[in-house]
Amino acid sequence: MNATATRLSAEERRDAVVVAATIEFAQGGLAGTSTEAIARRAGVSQPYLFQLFGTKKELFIATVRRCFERTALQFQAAGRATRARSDDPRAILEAMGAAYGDLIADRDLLLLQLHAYAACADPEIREIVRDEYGRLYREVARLSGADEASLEQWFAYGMMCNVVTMIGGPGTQPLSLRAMAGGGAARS
Amino acid sequence: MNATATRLSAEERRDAVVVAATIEFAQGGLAGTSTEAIARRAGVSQPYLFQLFGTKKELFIATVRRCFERTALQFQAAGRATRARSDDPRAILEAMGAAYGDLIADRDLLLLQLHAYAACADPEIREIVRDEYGRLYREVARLSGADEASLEQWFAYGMMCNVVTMIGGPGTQPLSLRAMAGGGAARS
DNA sequence: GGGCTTAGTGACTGCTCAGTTAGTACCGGA
DNA sequence: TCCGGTACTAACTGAGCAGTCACTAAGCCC
Repeated sequence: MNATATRLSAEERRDAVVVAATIEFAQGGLAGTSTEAIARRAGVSQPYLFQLFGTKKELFIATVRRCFERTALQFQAAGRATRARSDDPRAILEAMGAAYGDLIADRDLLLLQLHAYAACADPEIREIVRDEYGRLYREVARLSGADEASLEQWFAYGMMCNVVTMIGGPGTQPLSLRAMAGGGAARS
Repeated sequence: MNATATRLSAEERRDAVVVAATIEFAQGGLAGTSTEAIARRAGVSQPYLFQLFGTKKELFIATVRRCFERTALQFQAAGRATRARSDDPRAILEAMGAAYGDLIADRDLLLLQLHAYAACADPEIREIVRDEYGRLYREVARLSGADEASLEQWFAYGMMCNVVTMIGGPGTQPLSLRAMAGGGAARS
């Protein structure tokens, strides 16, 4: 809020803005969030936001990208840690499932992801999301060494966890996230 | 467009507006859609929309409800048709999975669903969505007679189909929706 | 310390949009 | 045929918001 409390490099400032944008976009999505709210939270002026990102949509895209990136990093950490002990794809997937559970305990990250999917009516955003999702899929495949059927099931559970965690509460059974990869990789 | 081409009962008009709203909300979600666009598509004046629904959010909720209702009807039809031939939960889930594939070929329905989940940052909407989702779950359980593990897996695949169908295209493997219930109900 | 670069802002513009007001057209019944 | 209610609209308001412009100020190198 206070003017020029600290003077950062443009890159650092961009990061700070994206962090703020994650919180704000999580609430309202692309259309439902004002750049002013993001700027206020980031502690910069609203015009400067446009200097840093050009358009609101570009900022949204940068924010979504960071969301996927954080997820990939979390998976890498969990994957590598488990791999040191075991090469069993099941064990690795299970560990990454647990890591994902921790990740989406952060409601903002979860909501932003849901907003990203919903925003896929826009072709430009769809392309980004497809891209990032594909990259994440390949990363999980590489880290775990699991076969395609297992991966598919694992991602499917992840998607359900997203929704159930979000709508959550009583009425929907509390679905253990830890069981994500536990539910059998084999088909029948 | 033409004024008062046909004079409908308020109930009929509400239905017509919800149909139009499905298309418009699918594109932009709650915040990203103007009531004017919906009114124009429905062929009524924008103020009349407010007389019929009170607020934009109420209209959104009505639209989401109809989306879930359509899904339930589709499931009922598929479930009953299969049940006439077989009581095997697997066969019934498979038939309903195919029916769901047909349903989300309608991009608007799919997008609206995604927007509904994303809009769950709003407690009022979250409650509606949780409610409708729970009702759908119980309906599928009742119709199929499947055990909880199978149902969970079936819904998980459905959620993944939502996302993959939406972001679709090259890069993500084209995932057969027909296989939704085919992927084994048993754990391991 | 002078001149160039880069971070950052205040004030504004033009537009969009949710919601309101005050009414008009139409219909079914007595 | 007048009447009361219901469907429906034109015109408007007030607020919010994306994006712009003209500007200030803080390093940085010579």
